[in-house]
Amino acid sequence: MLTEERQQIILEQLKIHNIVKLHDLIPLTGASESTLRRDLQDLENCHKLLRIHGGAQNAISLHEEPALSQKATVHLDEKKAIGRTAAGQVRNQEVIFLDSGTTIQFMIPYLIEHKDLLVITNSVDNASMLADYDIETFLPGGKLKSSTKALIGSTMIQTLETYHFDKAFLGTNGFSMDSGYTTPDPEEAAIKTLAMKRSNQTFVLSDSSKYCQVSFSKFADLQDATLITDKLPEKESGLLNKKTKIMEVN
Amino acid sequence: MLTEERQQIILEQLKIHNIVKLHDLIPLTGASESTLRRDLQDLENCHKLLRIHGGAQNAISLHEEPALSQKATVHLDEKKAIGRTAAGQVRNQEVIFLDSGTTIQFMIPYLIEHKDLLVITNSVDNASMLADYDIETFLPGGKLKSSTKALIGSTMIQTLETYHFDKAFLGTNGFSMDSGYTTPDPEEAAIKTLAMKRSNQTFVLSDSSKYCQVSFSKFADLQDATLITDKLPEKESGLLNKKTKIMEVN
DNA sequence: CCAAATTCGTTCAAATTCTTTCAAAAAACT
DNA sequence: AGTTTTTTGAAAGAATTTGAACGAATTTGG
Repeated sequence: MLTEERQQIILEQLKIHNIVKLHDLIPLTGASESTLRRDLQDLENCHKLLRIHGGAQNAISLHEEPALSQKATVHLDEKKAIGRTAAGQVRNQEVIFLDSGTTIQFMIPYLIEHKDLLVITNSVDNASMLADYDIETFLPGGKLKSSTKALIGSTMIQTLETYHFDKAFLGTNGFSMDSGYTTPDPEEAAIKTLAMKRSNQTFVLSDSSKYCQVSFSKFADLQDATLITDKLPEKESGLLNKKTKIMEVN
Repeated sequence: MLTEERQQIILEQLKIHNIVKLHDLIPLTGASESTLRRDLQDLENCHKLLRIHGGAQNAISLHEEPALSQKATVHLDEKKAIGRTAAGQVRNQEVIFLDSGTTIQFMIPYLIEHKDLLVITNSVDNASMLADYDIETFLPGGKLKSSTKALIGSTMIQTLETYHFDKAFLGTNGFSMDSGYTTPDPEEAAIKTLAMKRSNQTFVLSDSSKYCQVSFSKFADLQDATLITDKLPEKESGLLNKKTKIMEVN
């Protein structure tokens, strides 16, 4: 049995059961425990699944909400490093757009280094934090999306049309060679796209776990922005570099 | 059975029953008491549930008080009562304006009683809380004032000019016979005044400690709004009643 | 208020699972 | 055929999970 075949079987089982035990995979594939462990590890590196003690579970668990406090702390250091690097791109007296999302939020503490900044954001959470750091902030009007606490809708679109930013910093739910940058909500995607259009330069912040993830709405091609992320596997990094400019932190 | 499987079962049971007994989980999962205790502890650490004696309950019970900042707890019971009374004035399908301020915030938990509400607010904190309670919310654009996390400025004014509310609920820093309702920041005062103007009916929420307090900017006369407050001394109450309509709670 | 009954937290040993390492087998290349 | 590279399975020690036991804490019922 080929490697690809085995991994296909594993992913199929996951689609059906959401969780699969390593032991159950042995008779299904005829491979040894060691081999299957290696398969699970490979698949986890591509973020196709999540390893758990005794087996694996779907990477995008149907039951869980996107805000996982468990995982948020796992990627804490990466996000901090990404946030610091992103904030380092900002210059004094610039006007910048900050998207919603936790990764973006990690930029904020490092922004106080810069003087006379004006921040425009569509995120209520970011706004609150910016106020805590006493950074001049403007919110365009909009309808509040309760799940992400981001502002969306036609009012937001119309307002953004009249603005111009030096730099825009966006979050993403996934990025991949084929599909570019994607996010679940088309309304949020529209705002990201527009923010890019109204900005001289765009950065997308994403920890490497979002690599190979694809959501419903594409908001940009890889080459349209500079990706700021933590260390990707050597091979992947090489592939991506042909399509986009990457800043790898750490 | 894997750890994640058990924990999913627990969370599913919680979704259905809102409360689950440890004993009932034993036959459902086939795990021992010890293991299930550990699961409950893990899940509590992730804020997925709340442990109680004998089992666990849902972490986000909508009817429970969310986390409040420390200084807000000064007149806690009074503010709760004021918030409940104020929310009682609202009818289904109305469009209401919520001002910034902690007292106003106490209204929000009671608003879920009403269907098809649309809330407009200039407070980032309120917006965040409204999102938690899944209440449809709209934020007019504006400059963020860092000390109060309220939105102010000309954009806000222009936007409000185009709106119309069924009811407006305002906070105040002081109210007195002579000076009416007052607040420190003229910019915020201007927004309060405008919100009143654009609303069929206005309520000012204030605990009785604000009586006889006078701030810099007056935003309304006493007779322009209905005051919702806790018990005032008999004599004061009589005096005020000649100038304004009062709803005393408790 | 007290006593019995439950429930809770902690500790410990056994069982299972995980990681690492290494050599054999298979595949790919010259 | 011979050599290098990759894949595979096995083994050993580390790490994690599990169930049971026992005293402490809490709830219940008089």
